[in-house]
Amino acid sequence: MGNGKENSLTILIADDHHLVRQGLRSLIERSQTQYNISDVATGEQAWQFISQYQPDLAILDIAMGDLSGLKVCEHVKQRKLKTRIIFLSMHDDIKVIHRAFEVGADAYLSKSEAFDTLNQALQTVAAGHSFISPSIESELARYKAASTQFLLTAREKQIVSYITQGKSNRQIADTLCISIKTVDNHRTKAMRKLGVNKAAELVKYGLEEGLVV
Amino acid sequence: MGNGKENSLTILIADDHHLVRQGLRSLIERSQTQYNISDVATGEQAWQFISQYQPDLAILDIAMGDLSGLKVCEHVKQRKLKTRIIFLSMHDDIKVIHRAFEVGADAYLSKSEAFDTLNQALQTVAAGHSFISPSIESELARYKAASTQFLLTAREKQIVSYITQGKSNRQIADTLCISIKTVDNHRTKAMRKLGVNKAAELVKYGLEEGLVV
DNA sequence: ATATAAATAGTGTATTTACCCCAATTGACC
DNA sequence: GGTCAATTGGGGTAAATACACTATTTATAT
Repeated sequence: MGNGKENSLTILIADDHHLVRQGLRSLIERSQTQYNISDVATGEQAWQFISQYQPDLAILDIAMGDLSGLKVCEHVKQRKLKTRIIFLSMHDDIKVIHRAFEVGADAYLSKSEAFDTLNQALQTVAAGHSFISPSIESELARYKAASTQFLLTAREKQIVSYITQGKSNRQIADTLCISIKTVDNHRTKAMRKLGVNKAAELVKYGLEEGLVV
Repeated sequence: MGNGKENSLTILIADDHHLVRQGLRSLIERSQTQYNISDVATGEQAWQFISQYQPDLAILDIAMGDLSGLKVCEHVKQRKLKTRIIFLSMHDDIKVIHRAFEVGADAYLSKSEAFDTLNQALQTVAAGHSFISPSIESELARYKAASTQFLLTAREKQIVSYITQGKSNRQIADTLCISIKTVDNHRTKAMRKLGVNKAAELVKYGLEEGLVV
């Protein structure tokens, strides 16, 4: 750091591919905004740099061998550092994207995105907002919708677990000190989400998913 | 064979321990009944001897290295040879005993039994009846009772399998072309045998026992 | 021949499920 | 402050289940 541009935004680029780092740096330097850019090659280095200098932005690769960008992000957000995290990833696996936002990402970009998009992301995030590649956004939305539609809530899992253990609605209600109707509702909702209509299949799910402790 | 006692009962002794064969022969010769005794050391020899001469009785050891006494017995009974089989075994494992009678044994004696018992067994079996050591009999009875009490029948397993697959009584009845009440009966009996009172636990059993094809 | 067990199927009843609707509360996130 | 999801709980109903009895047929074993 410290190359004279004292008032400009500081950016860290972390990627284990030298060419990628060079390319990014070159592109970002070409933009009209003034940035003070640093780069590192590993997750470990990224974490050390961020915890020491707290740059305004950090562009992280997800797969970096040693310390995943996700872990770095998790650390940053847990310690409430001001650095905003932008993920730049090769894989557009929806689960990874979802995980990225779970650990507190501010932006997620595919490496296949145009530079314009990166530029836009940088400005959006620097302004305090979050950013998602338009191409990814719709997928994520679908995933989230699917999640709430098909994935069981904690309580539902608990109920299914009890059902798997062979307990009746009444027994579960007594155990949890809730109404039998509530148990019935959870049971029904769980079945709807899993697309089944019999406790037998909830048991299968419970056993297969290892819900029973 | 052929030692002059033409009208006496013929007995084959099969045991891979020389001392045991000698001891048995000596004991049997001492009894007041006239026997024509032969002996062999392996299961293979036993089978050849029996298929050739069809002795009245064969005293077989169960564990004989090559061809198990159980196999010899199975052959004899499958071919409906007249030879009656008496097992003489070291291990009183109830499952082995059960298996012995499954393959058609006429008697089962523990080697720890007194000679009197062997003598009694010989006469009983020679007379066309079956014989079990009193010490073993009660155990076998308990085992059989336990079997019919706790083990599912083929049909019950099938019903449990369908339940495990998430089918209702009605669906199972339709599939098997039987009354829904019959399915209900099998289901109820299976539950009673397994000591549970909910389909959920039948499903667990079904999955754990690999009943589902 | 005659017990025995399995499979079949019925009557009957109390309980439980599955599923529809709706509503209040809470905590999170914007 | 308002939306959203999760959790809670209630009304109601038709179907399914659990379970007790009995009974017939058939095959197997004694």
